[in-house]
Amino acid sequence: MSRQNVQILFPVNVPGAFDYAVPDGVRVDRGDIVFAPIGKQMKLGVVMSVGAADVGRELKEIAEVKATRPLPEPMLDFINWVARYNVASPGQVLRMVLRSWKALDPSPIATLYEPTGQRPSNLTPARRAALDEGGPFPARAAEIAARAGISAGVVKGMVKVGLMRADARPVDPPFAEPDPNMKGRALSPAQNAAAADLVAQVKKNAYSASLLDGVTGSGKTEVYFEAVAEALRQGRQVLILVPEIALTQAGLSRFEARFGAEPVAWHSGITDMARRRAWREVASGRAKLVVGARSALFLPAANLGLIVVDEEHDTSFKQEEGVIYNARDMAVLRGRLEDRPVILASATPSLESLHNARLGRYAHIILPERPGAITLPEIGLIDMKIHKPERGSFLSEPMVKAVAERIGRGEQSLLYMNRRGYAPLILCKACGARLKSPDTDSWLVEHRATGRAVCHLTGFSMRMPKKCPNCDAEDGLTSIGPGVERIADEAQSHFPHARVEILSSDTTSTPEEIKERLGRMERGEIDILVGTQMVVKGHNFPKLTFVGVVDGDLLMGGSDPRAGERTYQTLVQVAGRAGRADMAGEALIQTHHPEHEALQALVAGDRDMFIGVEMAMREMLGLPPYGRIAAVIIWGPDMKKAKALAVDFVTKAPRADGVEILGPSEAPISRLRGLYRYRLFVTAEPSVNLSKYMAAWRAKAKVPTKYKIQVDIDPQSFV
DNA sequence: AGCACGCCGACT
DNA sequence: GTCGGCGTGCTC
Repeated sequence: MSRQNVQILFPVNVPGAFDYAVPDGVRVDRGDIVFAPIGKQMKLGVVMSVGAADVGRELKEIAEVKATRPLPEPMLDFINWVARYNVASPGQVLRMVLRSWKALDPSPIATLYEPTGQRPSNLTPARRAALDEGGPFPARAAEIAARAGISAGVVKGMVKVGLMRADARPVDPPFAEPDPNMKGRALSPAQNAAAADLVAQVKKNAYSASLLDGVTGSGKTEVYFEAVAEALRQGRQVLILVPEIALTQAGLSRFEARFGAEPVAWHSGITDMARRRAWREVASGRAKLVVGARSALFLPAANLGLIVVDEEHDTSFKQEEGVIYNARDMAVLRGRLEDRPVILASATPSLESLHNARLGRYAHIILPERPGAITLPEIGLIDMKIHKPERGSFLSEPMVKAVAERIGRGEQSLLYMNRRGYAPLILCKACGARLKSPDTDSWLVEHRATGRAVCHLTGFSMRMPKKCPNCDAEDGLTSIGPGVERIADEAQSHFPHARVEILSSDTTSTPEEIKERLGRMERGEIDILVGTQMVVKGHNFPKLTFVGVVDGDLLMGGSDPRAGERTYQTLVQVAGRAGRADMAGEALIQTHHPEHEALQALVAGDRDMFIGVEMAMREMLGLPPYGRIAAVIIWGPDMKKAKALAVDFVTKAPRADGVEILGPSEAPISRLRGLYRYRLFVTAEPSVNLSKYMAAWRAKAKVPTKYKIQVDIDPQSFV
């Protein structure tokens, strides 16, 4: 009998699994977690398959099989699928799964002490301090000692005389069990019907996807809680993905209110200890209710019953680093592989999900709005043909008036302008020439902050010329049209004392800066925020009551096909945040085409009409959900070399029908952690397997160390 | 992801 | 002469 071989996947960026021999008398199964020698080190890996054919060469032996539960079968499939779909190596995906591998060892044991309740009158001062100030109990001897200002020896000594009880217990205790049978809020008949639908899906215990579609205040959460309760009743685990910002204490308390126990929270910021405990308890099947950010999707739950993605349209489900994936889409994939139901919930569903619902891939469960529920802020259009601002200005009189009102009341305004830079066009007054990119037809955008003229399509940039390159006229070059920089200047000139800030990828190049600026907005330290789509992050701006869309014409057919959808979601979200009784939100949209149906739909608050117009636009342009898009990001420490690598990469593109390549151009966050970034877009017809195409393409590229070529399937940002 | 190998600059 | 910088390549 030939010896058994196994394929082991390591959490390392290599193309696939490695072959190993199994020592005699050792039993190994698919999913087992093992230690095996790789190179000069010993690494943790996962057995992906067992008993493969003889590879015809001497193999190393695995060193140890961990006595923990193997990774569940669907999880192994999930790792491979996620890798293939997102053009990553399975090892990189496994790394996300095994992020807390220390949890594989049993919980460390600690001796904890607590008072027995005895309290003789002749206590020594140290012992009295231990009892009175040493709490909360039970605690480690050292902790009690520190709190009471005594030595740990005193605490241990108290055990012998019966004043304290010592108890050895695991450091990571199990989580409290949620109780599915607690009374929830009373549901309306419509909510009850929706809940019954979802509960039925859970009872089937098989894959299904449901889009739960209901405006803020329609009781979406209460409705899906019923499905969660049903899964819990079956003794299964429930995974609820929420946007990062919802993972606050307040965000978690609604779960506690309904299920009587705080859920297991999982996000990138938790401590190592909490992470280890959560991972172990989830992997064992003991932790039943998990609420987490996108990375929670990679927890290897032993007995999953239901996945919920709340606020499914939220852009924070998109992971933009390392393995680039969209947790919303991967949640549906995992549901399919686990053969369990998935619920996507939102007040403003993504067009992708609505499309899937229309095609019947998702059940569409619509919650009617309750009277008085907040849908949209009051939206008005400003006809720019009537309210024409002065030459070189872009804020109309009604817009300025609306901002002035907010400033007077100490409230905040957001001016939404989805264009970077100062001006999108540089024109010579003398000869009419437009500054263009050398090898494309696109205009150069003036960036006053850096003093350069930049092509957003190809990444070409030059110093702002002093005279016209065409006719040599001095002072002939004029800036035409607005960008965020110019709008901010104009707003500042109207309101010299207002605190005006810009939020765009040019002014804020690091995520820390973005967070910092949004934080100041949240704290009310900014009066007028001028921003591109970056502001649409579901932040809570309690004093924001006015949104001015500077160029409503850009919503239709601009450079970013998601602009319309984002604007819509922004307006709804702003309404949700500013929807307190004393602070009704208002939005004004400047446009030259007030008759345009997308704008009319917005004003009428007619979501279906708006969606219809957006869908038609996407279909015409072959964009998602009617076509496929990938972005490629090329990074490196040297700007010229990164660009050269990008250009060279384009030449290596495999020939294929129905695929189009655009770029490369400078990426929106063109410098990140000292690295230069270039980006190109690939669009494809729906019949093209874009993941496969991109994988084949990238395999042809030779990437120098310190340089990276990253594929982003279905990118979210285009600007 | 690590780790070793190897090929060039400033030190005991 | 060597110590050590990091660029390149490999791990069943």
